[in-house]
Amino acid sequence: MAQFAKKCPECGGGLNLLWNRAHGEVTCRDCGLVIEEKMVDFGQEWRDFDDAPGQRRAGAPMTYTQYDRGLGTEVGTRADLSKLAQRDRSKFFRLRKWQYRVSTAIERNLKMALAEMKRVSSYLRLPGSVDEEAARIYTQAVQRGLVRGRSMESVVAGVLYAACRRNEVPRTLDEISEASGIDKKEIGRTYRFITRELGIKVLPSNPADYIARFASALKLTAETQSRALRILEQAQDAELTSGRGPTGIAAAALYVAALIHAERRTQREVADVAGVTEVTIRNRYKELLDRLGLEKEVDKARED
DNA sequence: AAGACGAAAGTGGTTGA
DNA sequence: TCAACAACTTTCGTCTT
Repeated sequence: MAQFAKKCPECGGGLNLLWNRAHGEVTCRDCGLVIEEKMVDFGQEWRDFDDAPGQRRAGAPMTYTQYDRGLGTEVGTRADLSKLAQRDRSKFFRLRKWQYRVSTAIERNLKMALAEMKRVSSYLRLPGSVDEEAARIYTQAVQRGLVRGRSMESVVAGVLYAACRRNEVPRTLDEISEASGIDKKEIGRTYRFITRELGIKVLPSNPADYIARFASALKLTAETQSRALRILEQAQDAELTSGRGPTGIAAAALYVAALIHAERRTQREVADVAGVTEVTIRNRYKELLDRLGLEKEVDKARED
């Protein structure tokens, strides 16, 4: 387990830090503040190659975040042309020229796109695993010609959105939109298009994945945060979550938990952080109270 | 005066004929 | 391809703290 020499800047709590590797977050156990969202990955250095679990890759680490993956191909230039028939020769030249055009176009695009991706991803402080995955998906998209007719930036944004969700570090469309400057709807459209065309499966995101970040933004204590998580579990069991927007549910759970723990936040505050409206919070909130029998606790907490 | 509540109408996406 | 549909938003008037 990693040790942190830091103290929590918010509550001054000692080394009581919770390291959530999967989410790339370091959270203070005392106050729930997210200290560091982008972490060095101390885990296994050699990741499984693509979708072949168990098979470790060998040789130099190949990374998709460099535009040519550190490899690069070209049609040979040193073949002994004198031995080729004229026909084969011209074929050779045509191939080389064609390959050159295509690969330089793709590589130029990739180079730009990966730079943009880096910019957005560091703005959002995304963990490196997301960068990798996003770069991989983008590479596939360019090779399949899916970027044509769409702005490079919107595809980058859509791909990042997908990569975040696949790594269980979901960001809202609003957040990606703010970081990339691309319209929310546009991101959603390209996101759906790309995942459909590439056959990438993205599971519906789990409301719990949002709790740490929202709670931190609202400066809620760790107790409230874990209470929200418990409420969330109950909600799942009561089938209150399917078909609903995960951010709305997470927001409502936090809102209730905050009420119970006398850390009241207004619906507007929570709504802004979660990127939903007050109305949605109210609806989810009402369902939670009705179906989970939380009224007593909330009423009790009100008497202060 | 601010926050919470709920009704009503509008939006964009999904689904199923 | 179109219409029905569910979730969510916007807007607004009314109650509560």
